Amino acid sequence: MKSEPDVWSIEQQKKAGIKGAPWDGVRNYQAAKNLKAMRNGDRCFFYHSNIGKEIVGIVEVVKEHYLDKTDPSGRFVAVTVKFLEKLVKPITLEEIKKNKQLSHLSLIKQSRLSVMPIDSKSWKIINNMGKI
DNA sequence: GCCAACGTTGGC
DNA sequence: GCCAACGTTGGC
Repeated sequence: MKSEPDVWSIEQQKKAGIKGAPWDGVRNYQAAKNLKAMRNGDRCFFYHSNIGKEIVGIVEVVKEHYLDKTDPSGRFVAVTVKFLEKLVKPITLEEIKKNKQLSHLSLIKQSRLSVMPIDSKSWKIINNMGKI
């Protein structure tokens, strides 16, 4: 899940605590489809776009998709996620690009997509990178 | 600040 | 239903 940190950052997510906060404002059908596929307990990487351009932490879905209250059209959905942890070492887009095992990720192929799936193998690779 | 990629809108 | 024009995102 991608967010511009001057709009919504991992620090703000952390402050939102265990109740979490809505991930709203998504106005793209592909991203909305990905939101709808999320289930309670699913974990997501939190990526800072534009500023930092790095994965900074992990959040967990605590409420599955519902109508996005910030969307007047009623077409788009939000989910609620709670802060789980910050990566010891943020993983930059540059590092992800360098790793050939991660070259299939939407993060690289579809830079404009704000919510995207990740396979478990890639998840493990990045998770391990973030612990060093 | 620029621009590529891509999504949306609206005229036809 | 097509496509040109336009708007937005996000990396560089």
